[in-house]
Amino acid sequence: MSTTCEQLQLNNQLCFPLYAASRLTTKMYTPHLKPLDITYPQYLVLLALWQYEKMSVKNIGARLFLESNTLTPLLKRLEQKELIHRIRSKTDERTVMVSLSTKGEKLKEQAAEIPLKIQSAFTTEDFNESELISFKNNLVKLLHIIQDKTNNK
Amino acid sequence: MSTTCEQLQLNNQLCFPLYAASRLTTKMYTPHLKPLDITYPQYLVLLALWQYEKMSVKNIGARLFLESNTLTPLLKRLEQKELIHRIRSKTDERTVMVSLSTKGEKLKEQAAEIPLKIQSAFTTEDFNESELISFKNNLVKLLHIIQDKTNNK
DNA sequence: TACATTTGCATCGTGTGCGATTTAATCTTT
DNA sequence: AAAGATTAAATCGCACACGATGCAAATGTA
Repeated sequence: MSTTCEQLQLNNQLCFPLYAASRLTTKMYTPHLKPLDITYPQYLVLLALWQYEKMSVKNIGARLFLESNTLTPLLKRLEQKELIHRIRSKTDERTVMVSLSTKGEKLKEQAAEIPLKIQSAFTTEDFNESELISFKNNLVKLLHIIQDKTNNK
Repeated sequence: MSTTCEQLQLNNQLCFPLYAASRLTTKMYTPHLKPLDITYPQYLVLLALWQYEKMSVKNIGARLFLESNTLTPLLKRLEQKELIHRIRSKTDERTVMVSLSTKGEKLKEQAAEIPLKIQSAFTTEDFNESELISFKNNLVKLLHIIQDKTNNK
C-alpha cells in the first residue's frame, strides 16, 4: 500500500470504466442481437445503413471510427448473410459501395425495438432519463475531444 | 429520411459513443505503452498487480470484468515478457496465483507518469477537471448499474 | 503525356473478447 | 467414504480491432 501511487489505481482513471462499461454494454445487446444472427459491430454497420441506405466503406468507417482492415472482413460476413450488397463503383473503381439487400432492409423492423429495451435497462432509480441524456451528451462531447486529439497527430 | 426511426440513429444511442470513446481512448495509450512493450489490456492487469502485488486469475478477472478465456493467454504473454510469475497455489490446486517479477515491479516507475499525461489530454476548455471528475463518477455509477443487470441474469 | 503522390480497399499478423466446452480439484451431501 | 455438484483454469473457435503493408485506380504536377 505504501508504494501505491494514487494515479495508478484502476478506479481513478477514466480509461478503465470506459473500457469496462463499453464491453458490458455490448454484452447487454447480445441476447437481442442473437435472434437476428448478427454481432454488435455488425449491428452498428446496419444502423448506419438503415439511416443512409447506401454508403462507401470509407463512409462507414468515418461514421464508426473503423478502418477497412476491420470493415472489409465484417462486411464480407454481412454479405454472406445476404444482408448487404458490396459493389465496386463504376465512376471510381477504388471505392466499394455498400447497400442493404431486401433482407437487410427488412431486418430493420425487428431491430427497431432493441434501443428502447436497452434504454429501459439503463434507467433506474439511481439514474433517471434526464440524467442519462445529460450523461450521454457529456460522453459525446468527450468523444469529440478525443477525436480531435487523435486526428491532429 | 421518412422511414428512419429516431431510436435507430447512431448518435441517439448510448452504446455507440461508449464503444467509440473506449476504443479511441485505448488508442491514446498506445504511444505511451509501446515503449514499455505492453498492450492496453496488459497494462490494466499490471495496474491491478501494482496495487495488490499478488492476485489469483479469478481475482484479476473480477477486477477487470474478464474471464479466464481472455486472461490465461494474456497472462502467458506477460509471463513470456518476464513481467509476472504464474504459480499454481499449493493450498488449492485449482487456482493460479499471479505475482509481479522484479522486472514487472520496476516497470511501475516508468508507467507512473502515464495517467497524468492522459488526463491532461482530456482536460480542455470544453471539459475542465471538475467536469471530468463528475463525468467519471457518473460513468462508474453506470458501470455498477450494468454490472447488476448482467449479474442478476 | 509521363510520373510521382495520394486514395480506397484488401491482406496479413498479433492480440484481445467471449460463448461454449473440458479438465482437474474441491466441496456437499448423504 | 463415495457420488454428485461446484469451482478455477484452460482450451477451442470465431469475430473483432488495429498496425503495417500491398495494390490498383485516381489525382496532381511538371
